[in-house]
Amino acid sequence: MLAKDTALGRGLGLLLALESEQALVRDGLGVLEIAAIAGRDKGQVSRGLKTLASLGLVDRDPETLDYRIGWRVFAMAAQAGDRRLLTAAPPVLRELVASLGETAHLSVMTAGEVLTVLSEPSPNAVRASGWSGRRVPAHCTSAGRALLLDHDRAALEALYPGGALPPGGPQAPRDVAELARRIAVARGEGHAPTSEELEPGLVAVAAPIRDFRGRIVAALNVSGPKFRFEDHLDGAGQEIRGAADELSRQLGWAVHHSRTAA
Amino acid sequence: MLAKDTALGRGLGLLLALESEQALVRDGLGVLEIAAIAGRDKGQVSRGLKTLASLGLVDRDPETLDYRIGWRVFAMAAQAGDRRLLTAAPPVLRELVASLGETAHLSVMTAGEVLTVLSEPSPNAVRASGWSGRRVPAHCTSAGRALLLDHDRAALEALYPGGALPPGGPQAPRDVAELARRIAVARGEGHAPTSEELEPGLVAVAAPIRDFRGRIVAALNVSGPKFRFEDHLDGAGQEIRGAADELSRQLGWAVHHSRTAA
DNA sequence: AACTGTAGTTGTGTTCAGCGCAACCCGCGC
DNA sequence: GCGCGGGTTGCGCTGAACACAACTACAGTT
Repeated sequence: MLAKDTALGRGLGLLLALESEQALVRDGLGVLEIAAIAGRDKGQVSRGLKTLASLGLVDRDPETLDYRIGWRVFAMAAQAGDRRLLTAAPPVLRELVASLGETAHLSVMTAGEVLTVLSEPSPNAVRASGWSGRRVPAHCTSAGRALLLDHDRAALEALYPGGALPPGGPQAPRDVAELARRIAVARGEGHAPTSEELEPGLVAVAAPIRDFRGRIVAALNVSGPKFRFEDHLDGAGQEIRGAADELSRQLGWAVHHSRTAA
Repeated sequence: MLAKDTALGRGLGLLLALESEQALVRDGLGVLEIAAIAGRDKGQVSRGLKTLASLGLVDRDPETLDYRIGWRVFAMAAQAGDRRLLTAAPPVLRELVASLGETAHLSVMTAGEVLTVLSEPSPNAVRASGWSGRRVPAHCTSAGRALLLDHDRAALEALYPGGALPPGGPQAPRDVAELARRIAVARGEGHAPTSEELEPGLVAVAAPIRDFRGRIVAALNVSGPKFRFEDHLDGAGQEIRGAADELSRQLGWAVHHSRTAA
């Protein structure tokens, strides 16, 4: 059971040593320190780290000879994360649909627009799907609001030069200032509701999904007709946020200080 | 040099197998598949994966018995690489994309290969993303050229023993001498353009990023289709170089005597 | 310059764990 | 039932990981 008594396990101990607190405070560890943490002979540690380095799992500062976790690990997580999200999301979407009775989507941000990548239609959907692959503007949709949750006023200005927003639905924000205000509210709540901002009669609520670095990589959102869904928007928001947090966890994001913005 | 003939290296091969294309398309691999990719006996693979799993480096789907990248990798990834660079780079990338209209990347050198760490897709990209986490050879890419900018002839010889280079695109350099010559030209210019060295129809240009010691730690590069981007390569090079210098400054490097090599 | 200490690499004989192979287990479908 | 693909376990044999020590490199100190 214990991984200690296999050469692989011992070798990986070196890698895990680089995850320790000491490695964090000075951004790298020397061979002797790693040997001490892993409880192994320095000679073997030197050899083992050479192997890890040759695979890119650790990087070495040629100046100080310190080792730290390599870029390759970062890349692995980044690549695996995308795929992981796509496989982990469908059951979550189904669960939301089952619980809320409205259509649920997974969206990402591409080129300033919100792209819906997955959608799970509700049983009582008026119109049958057609959402997947669709692009909608970010400023007047709940998913867009969630995806922009970490953008401050300056970042929004950069996104919409001149402060003017493209046209949207009846209740869409008219300028960047208004958009920033609504985003701030959503940030406080942890979820982003919209009502008739894209189309008349359409309401929705969304929550952001973060990757291992805390960056917002996608959003979960549920939309429905105003007459049926409006009254449950807030409760739905809580639930969607929980679901989004669960997906974030699966991507390696520790959802502890949920209220704190980046 | 080669990591293959150590137990640790072989065991890690299992982990890296989960990074292969096959693993990414369906987010998980069975024992036999991993064994095939790593070229090892399935029995040993079964045992090896068990220890990797006990350390959290791989996760197992109890249903399908498939292995996937584990939670621990995501946790480690959060502290991998240079965090200052990772936070400073995205806005710069976005700026480049906005100005040049082509896809921009941040790359580093790992284990002799160029690893794309971040990429910001252009609005008119044919295919969205997919680049992040990809590894390409150093000798026939603009990013590789930039990352090798400080390598003199001797250092290159050491990197490619025998003077032979791995195969590349149509215009790739054929031997170390040719590579050294192109690097020398790039050093003079301050940026490294390549045309159809990796793939036909693909052109790119890159510039190096230095840390506070002046060591090249990363490269900024922009790539696009030949028909659209070729004519602007030189102007783009100037701009990319400026952006890279700005990042270098943020890392503490005083960019005054630009022509001087380390 | 010699002395001392610290960090890291490399050499070596011994032993133990990883190796390939094969047998075995389990669920599935013809 | 039988065969089959996927996974685990048992077992002799051999080679690589082990501890220890010798060695290099470099930075202060007197």
